[in-house]
Amino acid sequence: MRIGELAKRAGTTTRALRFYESQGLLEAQRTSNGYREYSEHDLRLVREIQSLQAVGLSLEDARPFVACLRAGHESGDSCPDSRAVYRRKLAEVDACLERLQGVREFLLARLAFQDPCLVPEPKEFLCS
Amino acid sequence: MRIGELAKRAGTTTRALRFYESQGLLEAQRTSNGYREYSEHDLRLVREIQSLQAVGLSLEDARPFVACLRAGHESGDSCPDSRAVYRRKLAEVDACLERLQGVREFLLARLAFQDPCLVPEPKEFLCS
DNA sequence: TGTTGCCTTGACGTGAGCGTCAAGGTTTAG
DNA sequence: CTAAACCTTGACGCTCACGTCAAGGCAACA
Repeated sequence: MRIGELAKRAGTTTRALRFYESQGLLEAQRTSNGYREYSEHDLRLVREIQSLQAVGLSLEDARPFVACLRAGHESGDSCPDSRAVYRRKLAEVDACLERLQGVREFLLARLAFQDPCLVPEPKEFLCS
Repeated sequence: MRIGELAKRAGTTTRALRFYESQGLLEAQRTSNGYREYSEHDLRLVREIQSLQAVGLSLEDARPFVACLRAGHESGDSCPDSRAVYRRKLAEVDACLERLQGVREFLLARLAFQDPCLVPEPKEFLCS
């Protein structure tokens, strides 16, 4: 399949896929006219990257997972380097949770004095 | 006091202070040679901004607090706009906590299969 | 033939909060 | 007189994961 179809099937954009390629996360065959040609395995790679991003991992963090899949493993997180990324991320998340708990208590304490107002709906969210 | 001393007393840099001024968060008197001259009240403002940043608020979020102090209130969070920022931030933090809990459980589940490795120390932390 | 819809590379823009020069003026100590 | 240590404005750099043009080639359909 070509880049447009891959993007559509993965729910992303051609720009993102070309960016992954520029970062060495994705490779493509080329047809005679220079178009990129992708396989189902490439779709698998893109989905892996997306799921890693969903838990807050960077594209740099995704490298070992991609390498693991390329090495023939059935899942990207069955290699030591991938698991090391998981552990580092877990430590980051734990630290973040602690910080946010502190922030939350601070905000509650500051709001505790009075509070007669309308509640605005939040739009964008922070974090990992 | 001049900008260097204010930076030192606030534990920040001259660049940051000039940036705050460019964002309209800080104003300075000028001496005859063009140097910025700050008062203790300005130091108070900078400290307010820093404490807000410490809980993950942006400089944009800091505006109402600064305005509140400038309006003569004894604390920056005693004005309605400031309290609205607190409430919005609290909602963001709550949402973030939920997300991170989910991420944490995902990571734990993924790591639960095997785990015979050395633990790397994390260096930088994410979040608000 | 023309139009539409793919595809290519390349390059600049985005946001947040500054860091880091560059090029120069001012003040003070030696 | 000069060097050090301040100060000024202006402008570009940085991170991250792309978005958004620009300028053009390729393929299919009317």
